[in-house]
Amino acid sequence: MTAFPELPPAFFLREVTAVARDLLGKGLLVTQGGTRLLCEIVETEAYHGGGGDPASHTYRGLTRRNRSMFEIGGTCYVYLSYGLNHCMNVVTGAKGEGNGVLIRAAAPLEGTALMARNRGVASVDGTGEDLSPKALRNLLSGPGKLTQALGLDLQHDGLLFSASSGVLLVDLGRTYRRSEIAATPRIGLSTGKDHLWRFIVKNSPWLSRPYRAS
DNA sequence: ATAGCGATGTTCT
DNA sequence: GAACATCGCTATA
Repeated sequence: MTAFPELPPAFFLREVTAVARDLLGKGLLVTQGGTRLLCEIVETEAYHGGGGDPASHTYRGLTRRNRSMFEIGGTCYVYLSYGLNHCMNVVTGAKGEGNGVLIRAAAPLEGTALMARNRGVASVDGTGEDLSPKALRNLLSGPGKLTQALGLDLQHDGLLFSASSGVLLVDLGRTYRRSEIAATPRIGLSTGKDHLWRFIVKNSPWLSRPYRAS
């Protein structure tokens, strides 16, 4: 039970790809019913506002769903994907810009038993220690899995990342070198695939799909 | 390993 | 009516 420093507001008020890259190695901390769920972000995607990114939810302007993505940097944008799975973004930049960083995968650090329970997997001993490596890798290895494991849904849409909101981004004191990070095309898009706006920790076992050097 | 498919809310044509 | 920032199951190799 360690206390980690919260990322300062200025962290989010930068260019969206810089924030996406710098979120690698940072901690996402959710408090659910008094239990800490902590994970280390290892995979992100940047989505630009300003009309230059056809794959971005904000490309065609304000709608009911994307409202919070136009809020100020440091806001949490959660939406329902394919009518079934929730996905979470970290909004960046000034209010009205419409930039977001999709959190695609993370490494479990604390509260794995509850994460597994949230994912519909049983931890018999209640500590999560008995979960197989395969089961652990299946907790947070995708944007929809991650929100489910952390108990994030539309209730969290529009909140500011902060200690008081129960959803928090923290500095784990972990920094990756340039050579340990790769930029790749974003996943699951039919448009905007020409940009290298997906950022991953190359050798991480916790990615939504393993990295293969080209 | 890879491919196909069903589930289903929001947004767009 | 169709596409979509996904997931998990089933079938085929």
